[in-house]
Amino acid sequence: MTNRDTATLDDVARRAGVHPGTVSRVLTRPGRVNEKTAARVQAAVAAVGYRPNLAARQLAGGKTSRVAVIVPDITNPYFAEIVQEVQLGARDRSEAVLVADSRQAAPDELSAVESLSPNVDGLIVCSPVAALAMVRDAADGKPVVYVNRRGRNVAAVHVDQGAVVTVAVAHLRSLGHDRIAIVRGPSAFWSAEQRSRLAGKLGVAQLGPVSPTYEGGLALIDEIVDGAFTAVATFNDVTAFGVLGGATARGIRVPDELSVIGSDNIPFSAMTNPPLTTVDGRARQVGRAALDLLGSLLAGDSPRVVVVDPAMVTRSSTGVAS
Amino acid sequence: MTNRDTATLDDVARRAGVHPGTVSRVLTRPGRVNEKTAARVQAAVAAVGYRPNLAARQLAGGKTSRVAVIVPDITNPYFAEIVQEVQLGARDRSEAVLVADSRQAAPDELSAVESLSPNVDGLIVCSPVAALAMVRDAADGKPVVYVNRRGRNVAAVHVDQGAVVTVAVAHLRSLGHDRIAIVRGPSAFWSAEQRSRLAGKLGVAQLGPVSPTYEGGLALIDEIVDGAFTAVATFNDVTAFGVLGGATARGIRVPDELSVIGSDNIPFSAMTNPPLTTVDGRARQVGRAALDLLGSLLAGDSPRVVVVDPAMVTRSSTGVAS
DNA sequence: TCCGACTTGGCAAGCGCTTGCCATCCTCGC
DNA sequence: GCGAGGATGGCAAGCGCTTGCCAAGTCGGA
Repeated sequence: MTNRDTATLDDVARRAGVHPGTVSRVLTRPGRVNEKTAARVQAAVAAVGYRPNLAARQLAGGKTSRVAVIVPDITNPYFAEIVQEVQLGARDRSEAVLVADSRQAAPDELSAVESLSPNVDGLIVCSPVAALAMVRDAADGKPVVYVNRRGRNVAAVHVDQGAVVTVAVAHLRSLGHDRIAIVRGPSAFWSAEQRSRLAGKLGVAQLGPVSPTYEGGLALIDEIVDGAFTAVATFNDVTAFGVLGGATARGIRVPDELSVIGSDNIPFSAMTNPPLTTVDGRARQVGRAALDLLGSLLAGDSPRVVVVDPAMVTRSSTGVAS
Repeated sequence: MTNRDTATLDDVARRAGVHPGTVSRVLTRPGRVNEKTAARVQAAVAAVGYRPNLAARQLAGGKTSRVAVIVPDITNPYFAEIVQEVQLGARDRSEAVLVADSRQAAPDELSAVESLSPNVDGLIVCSPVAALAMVRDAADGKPVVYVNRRGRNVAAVHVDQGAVVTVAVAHLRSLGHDRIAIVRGPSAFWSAEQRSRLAGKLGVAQLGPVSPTYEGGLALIDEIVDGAFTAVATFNDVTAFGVLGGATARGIRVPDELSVIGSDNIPFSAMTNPPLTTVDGRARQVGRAALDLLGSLLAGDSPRVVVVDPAMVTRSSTGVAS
């Protein structure tokens, strides 16, 4: 019922006729050991089915072979896809991933970072709302990559938020709309602020801010009607679903009377009625990039920021202006 | 840039004027140490901000303070909610959660269990498709609780699959439907088999099996039309979305001409057009129960199975038979 | 042929914690 | 007042691995 006895370094060493230290080197220092010896060791490893004990490895060397991902809401498929992608990538480097859901609360975010950081090699924190300096402190020296948030001298990967707005507005204008509104997200979100700034520059009306939920979108319909907008771009897909719901409730036909664009392109956005036109937030690409970036940080590179381009996904919730 | 020096047991011991072993006992063996001494130690712990080193703890004692959750698809909100709930509960016991996405493939499932098990105290595996015996072997002695799957002499928590069918069919019949079909899920799923069995008993027609995806549902519409069914209960909500989409494409009005019931009650099911009537799969309750069950296993209890009751959620995709 | 420089692998000291084993000390019951 | 037995806390042996240090071996050039 207890653990089947696991082979240790010593077992391998004995079998290969070398010192345990040598086995360790073969496994963690490519090139440090003579090729023939290494081969013999590898054979022994395979023969006894050796699997390193991570706890011992961490204790002795500090490496954990684990990364943490902090998300504001794992229930949101956008973040779920990021996690999934990170997990896939981590598997390839035989690392495990710890996840924590901060429920969008700064304190939870910080406590998650703080409690996880000692037990991982690095962290990926998505859409943080806590001050970056606090997150850094909580990480206690462990490398952190931020997703969809940037700051001075930190590693980050984010979607080009300006482009999200640009692309959506361009799409709408090409359809002949000129009464366009964009919906602001919570001002605690970096992405929301970025978009808002660009919307200002573009001279587009702004609604909200509202919480980025179905209810948030639902509540928007009055503002939309009052403002006589013919097109609206929401903060994310779920909010767009709310707008769609509100429109249906009011008997407003989409896209005939109102065009709506979401953001993120979660899988469900293709399943609504009508299917949602949206701006793809490239969750998988973002997730992958974040893991890669973390890897480079771990390898000693200095913080970098990678920007990924969003993409229009035209479906049926937008149409020519009436 | 490296770790801020962390207080160790020895620091605490020195400060409290006791032996490190004593500190360890205070922290892990309630009652084993004299109350006054314990208080002094606790004070020292607080004073130096001691945080146990999990790696050392695991190495010496075997406890990891970590649990693993294996899901077939984290992108599916049903599983995301389970994970979220497990994570919340784990946080309260100051445990961390490792997640792996098996992409519904038995080999991935097994390799996830195998690679994670040495580094966790126990595992929760959701909707496993691999043989239970193989999972048990891969777990290498670590306790496992299965979600939505049961087997002989294993701990499990699952929704009463029979009730899912019963409840859906009853709802439909009460609406006057008698041309009812239920959609079979992949036969690798225990839940699918259970439902199918009950559908047989109830004398309800069965469609499929189809993959539990949007496309799967979409493809079903022909069968539905051909069979002249007036109501259909799908394997899960996403499949129902597909049916809804197919109906829309064919100009079939829901619920006027066709009633559809989903299963799971993922948040998005309330956001469709029309909002989906569905059978709530109690994701949060299941997640919580799974963690509790794992806890009791860890405490030495023997495997138990907890069954949770599904619940009808009536929205607008079902209506009286035409 | 000899020497210096580089390779290679052994050695052992820990990493921070848990726990079995003991030596004390205290508490009762008689 | 005394001995038994429980309560308490010290002690030290590891858990399995990494890594700095060093000795021995290897090789090529002068």
